[in-house]
Amino acid sequence: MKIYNTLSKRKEEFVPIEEGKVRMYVCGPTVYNLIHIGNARPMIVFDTVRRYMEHKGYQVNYVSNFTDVDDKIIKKAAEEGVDASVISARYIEECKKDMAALNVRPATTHPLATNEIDGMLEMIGTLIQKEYAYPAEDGTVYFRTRRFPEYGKLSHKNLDDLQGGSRSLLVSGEEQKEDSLDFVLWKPKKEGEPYWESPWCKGRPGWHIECSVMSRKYLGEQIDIHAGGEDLVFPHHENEIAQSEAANGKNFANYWMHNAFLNIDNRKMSKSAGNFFTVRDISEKYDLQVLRFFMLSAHYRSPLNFSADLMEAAKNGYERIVTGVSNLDYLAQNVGRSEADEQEKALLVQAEAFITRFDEAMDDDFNTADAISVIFELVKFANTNTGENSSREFAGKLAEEIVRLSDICGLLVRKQAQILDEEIENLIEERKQARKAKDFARADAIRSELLEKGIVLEDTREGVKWKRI
RNA sequence: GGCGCAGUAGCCAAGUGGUAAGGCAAUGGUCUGCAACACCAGUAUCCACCGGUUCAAAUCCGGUCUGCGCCUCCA
Repeated sequence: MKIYNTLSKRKEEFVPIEEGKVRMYVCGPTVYNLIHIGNARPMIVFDTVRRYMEHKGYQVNYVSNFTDVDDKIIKKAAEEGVDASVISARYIEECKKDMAALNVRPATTHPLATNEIDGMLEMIGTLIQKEYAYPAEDGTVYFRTRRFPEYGKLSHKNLDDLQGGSRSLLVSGEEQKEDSLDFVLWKPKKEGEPYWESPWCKGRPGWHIECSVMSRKYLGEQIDIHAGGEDLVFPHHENEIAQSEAANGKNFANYWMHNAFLNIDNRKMSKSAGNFFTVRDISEKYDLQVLRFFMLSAHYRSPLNFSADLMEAAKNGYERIVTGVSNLDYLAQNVGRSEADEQEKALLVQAEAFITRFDEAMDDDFNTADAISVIFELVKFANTNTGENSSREFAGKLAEEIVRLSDICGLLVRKQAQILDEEIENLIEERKQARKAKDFARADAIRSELLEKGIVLEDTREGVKWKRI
C-alpha cells in the first residue's frame, strides 16, 4: 500500500511502526457552528482511509479531536450570552449527527482540548525547560522557532523566506517575541474569556499545542499517520512537528496526509461570498450518501468543485449502484432456482478480478475515483449477467460483492426494506388490477398520486417495485 | 515577492513512457401500454499551447498561456 507523504512529496510504501497496527491522528473541527461541506471532505476521506486499512487487516487506532476553546467559539458565546462550553457542546453533538449521516464512523477517541489542559501545561513546561520556548512579560509563552533546525521540513519553506513574508504583518504584541517566526503556546486571558491557571498566567492554550498533546496522550510519542486539510500544512502541522519533536526528542509522524480543498462553483467557499453550505443544508435536499459518493469520486489530493449540477450527476451515479443492488436482492429472494450452475460459477470466478482491481486502486494512495469505477464495472457485469433465469445464489453473491466494496468506501448502497402504509399498499394493488384490466388511465393516475407522496413506481420484468425519493 | 498545484470528450474524472478506464448528460436501438430500470451501439486520431528528448509521450525536459492554493484564523 502506497501513501503520498507531504514530508517527502512522494508516494511511499506504508510500513507501520507496529506490525498490524495503525496509529492515526486527524485534526478535527473547531466547534463554533454546524460543520460545512468543506469540513466534511477530510472526515469522509480519512474515514475511508481507516476503513480500507481495516479491510487490509490493520487494527486502526483513530484519534480525531474537537477544538472546543477558540476565539470563534468565545465570540459566538458572547453573542448568545452563554458560556463557551454551551456552544462547543452543542456543536459537537450536531457534528456527530452529521458524521453519522455521512456514515463517518466515530473515532476510537474524540478528545476535547479543554479536557487536556494538564498535558498541555506539562508539554509547554518541558519546552521551556529545554529552551525551546520562553514566557514573555505578559505571560504569553512562545515557541522559539529558530531553535528547531528542521522547521519548515513539512511545508518545504525556508525560514528566511518566511521571515521576509511576515515582516509586514507585525501585529500588536508581536514586539515581545524574540523573533517574528515564534508562535504562541499559551496566551493570557482577556476579560470574560474562559481560562485556566498556569505557571505563566491565567490563560488558555494556543491552537497548535492541543494536537501535539492529544496525539501523544492517545497514540504515543510516535505515530504512523497524521492527517488533515492542506491548509493545515502551514503553520499548524509544521508547528505541531516542532513542538512534538522538540519536546519528545523523537520523530513525530511517519506519514503526513493532506486533502485538497473543496470549492463551490470554482471559488473558495466563504461566508462573505455567499457560497457557504453546511452539511445540514445539503441533507435537506440529498441523502448524504450522495455527498459522500461525490467526494470520493475524485482523488483526495485534487481540488474538488461543488455545484448543484455536479450533485445531481453524483446522485444519478450513486443511484445506479443502489438500483443494481436492489435488482440483485430482488432476484436473490424471488427467483426459482437456488443453486448456481456451472456457468454462473465461472462468472463468479471472473468477478473476482474486480475485487483485485479495487484493491489495486486503493493501494495506490487511496485512489477512490478508480475504485468506484471498478464498482460501476461490477454493477454492469451483474446487470448484464443476471435475469429471471439466474439462481438465487448467483444474484446474492454478486449483490454481496457490490455491497462489500461499497462498504469499504463507507457507501451504503443497500436500502433497508421500508414499511409501506396500508393505504399506499392498497393503491399499488389497485393499480396492478387496473393495469391487468388495461385501464391505463386509472393506473397512471395512481402512479401520479403516489409520486406526489414521494413514492416512485417501476414496472420491471420482475414485477412492480417502488422506492422513496 | 517566496513556495506549490492544476489544465484529459458537453460535464465530472482515472491514467505519469507503449498507443486514452469509469460515471453523468445527450443520440440511435432493444425491452415496456406509457414511464422508469436495464441492456446493446456509436461517441476524444487525441490529452491548454510551442519546442525538445526517445524506436515510442497525455505521461520526461524547457518555455508560454490560463486557473487555483499556501505564505494570516481556515478542512
